[in-house]
Amino acid sequence: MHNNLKKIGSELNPNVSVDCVIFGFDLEKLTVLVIDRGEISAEKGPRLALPGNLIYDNENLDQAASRVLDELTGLKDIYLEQVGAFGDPFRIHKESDREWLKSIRAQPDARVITVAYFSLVKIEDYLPHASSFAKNAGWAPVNELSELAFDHFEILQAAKDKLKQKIKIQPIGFNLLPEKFTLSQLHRLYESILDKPLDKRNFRRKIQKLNILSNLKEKQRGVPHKPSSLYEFNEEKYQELTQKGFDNFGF
Amino acid sequence: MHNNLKKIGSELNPNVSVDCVIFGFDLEKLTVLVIDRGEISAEKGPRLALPGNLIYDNENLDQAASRVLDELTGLKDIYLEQVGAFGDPFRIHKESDREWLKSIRAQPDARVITVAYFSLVKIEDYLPHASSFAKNAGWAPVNELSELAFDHFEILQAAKDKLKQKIKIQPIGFNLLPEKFTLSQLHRLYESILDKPLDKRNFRRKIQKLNILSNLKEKQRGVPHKPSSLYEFNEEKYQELTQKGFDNFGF
DNA sequence: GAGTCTTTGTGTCATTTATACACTTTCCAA
DNA sequence: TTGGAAAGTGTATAAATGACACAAAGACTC
Repeated sequence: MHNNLKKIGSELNPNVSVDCVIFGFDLEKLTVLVIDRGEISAEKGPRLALPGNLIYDNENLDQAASRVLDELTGLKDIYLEQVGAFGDPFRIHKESDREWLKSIRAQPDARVITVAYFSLVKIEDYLPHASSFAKNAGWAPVNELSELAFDHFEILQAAKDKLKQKIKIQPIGFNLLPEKFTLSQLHRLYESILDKPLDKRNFRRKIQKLNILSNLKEKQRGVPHKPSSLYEFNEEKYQELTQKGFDNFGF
Repeated sequence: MHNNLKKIGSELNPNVSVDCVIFGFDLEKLTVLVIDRGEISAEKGPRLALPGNLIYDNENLDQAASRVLDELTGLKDIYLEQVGAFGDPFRIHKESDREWLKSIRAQPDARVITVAYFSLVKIEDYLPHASSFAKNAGWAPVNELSELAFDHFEILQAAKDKLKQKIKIQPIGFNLLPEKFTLSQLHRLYESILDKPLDKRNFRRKIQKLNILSNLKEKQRGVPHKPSSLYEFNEEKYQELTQKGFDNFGF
C-alpha cells in the first residue's frame, strides 16, 4: 500500500521549530525557564530566549516539544499543551537574533514557522541537565520579564493567556506544586496565574468543594507562625471529575 | 541594519500550509464549507476536504488564511481565528490523498505542517467564487460529516471545540447570522454550536441581559405561525462590553 | 515564660445566577 | 372558522458568589 512513500529521514526540518514556555512556581511567583544567550555582539538585543529547536522530519509536533523539554530538563511525561503557531516572515530577522542563529543553525536565514507549547513542571524536579543550553537556563519570574529574543515575548503572552484560560476549566495547577502543599500555596498559585487577588475564604471554599484534595494528617514544621496542614492532590477524584466533565472552575 | 537579510521571495513554502474551517449557519444547522475532490482513483478515500493551501514565503499565517478564504469565497474582513498546528509526519500520506496531491502540488511527498484556522461567515454572503476549487465547494452540515481527507476530520473537531469554547466568552455567533435575525434563530445557532438543548426562556433572558441586541420594529412576514420580531446586533454595545471584558457568556 | 510576630483557619449574610417548567398569542392555510 | 405551528412570557427554588473580621498556633526574643 504505502510502497510509494518516500523514506522520511530523521533530518532537521529547516522550516519548522517548536518553542517551549516551561512554567514553574517557586511558591511565591509564577516563573518560566529561559535561556541566557550571553552578551550579544551586535547592538544589544534581549539576552533571554525561550528554549526551542527545529523539529526532526520523523517526529510530530508534540514529540518535538517533549524532546526539547527533555533535552533541557531531563523531565519526561510532563504536562504539555500546544499554544499555537507563530509565523511572521520576519520573526527571526532582528539583527541581534540573527547573530545568534548563525552560531547555532545551519541555515540561519531560512524562514521558520514555530509552534509554541506550554508545559507545567514542579520546580523541585528540575535539575539543570547536560544539554548544550541547559547550563545557561534558569527560572525567571514571569511578570518581571519585559522582553525576549525573537517573538518570544509575544509567545509568552499567548502562553500565559492560554494557561489562565485553561486553569479555569481544569485543575492543572497541581502540576506546578510539590506532592504535598498547603492551601495558601495553592491560593498564591491561582493568584499568580490569574493575576488578580482572590478572597482567601472564598477560594478555600471553592477549591474544597471540588473534592480533589486529601488533607494529610501532617503539618508544616519549622515555620515561624501557625503551621499549615498539608494537602495532596487526589488523582482518583480528578479522573472521576474529568470523566463527568466540568467546566466551572472559574474565579 | 538589515543589510544581511536575504531577500524573501514570494514563492510557495513547500513545508507549511493553512487549512480553513469555514463555518456557516443555514438557520437550522451549523455547516462547514468543504471541497469535493471528485472520484478518487486509488482505493476510495473520503471525497471531501477542507480548503487550504501552502503559504507564500512573504505572508504571515493569518494573511495566508485570509487569502485562502478570499480565493475560495471572495470574502474579505471575515472573522478568523487560529485553531492550532497539525504536524504528524504521515498526515498527508494516505494513498488516496497522495493521488490528489500529485495533481495539485509540485512536491507532493514533502512533509507539510498545517496551521488550521476557523472562520465564521454569513451563508448568504457566500457566492461560489472563481477559484480553482470553488466550483466544487459546498456547505455540509457539520454533524453529518464522519470523515474527511488527510487529518481534516481531526482539524474539524478541534475547530468545533474551539468555537464552542469561544462562544461562551464572546458573542461571535453574530458573524454567522444575517443582519436581521430572530431570537429563535440565535437560539438554534447556540444549540448547534454547543451541541445541546438550551431552555428557551432561560436563553432569551440571558441573551437579552447582555444588551447587545436592538429590537427592530419589524416582524417576520409570510411565516405560517406567529411572526417573530427581528433583531439586529448592536455593535456599540458590543464594543463597550469587550472593553470592560466579560467572560460569563456560558450556557 | 511573657509578649510579639506572622500566617492559618473559619462562618454568615445578602445578592446574583441557574434551573425547571406551561400556557396564551399570532399568523397562515385549509 | 378552525387547526397548526412557532413566538413570547413569569415565577419559584436552589445554588453560587462576594464581601467581610477575628481567634488560634507556633517560633522567636528578651
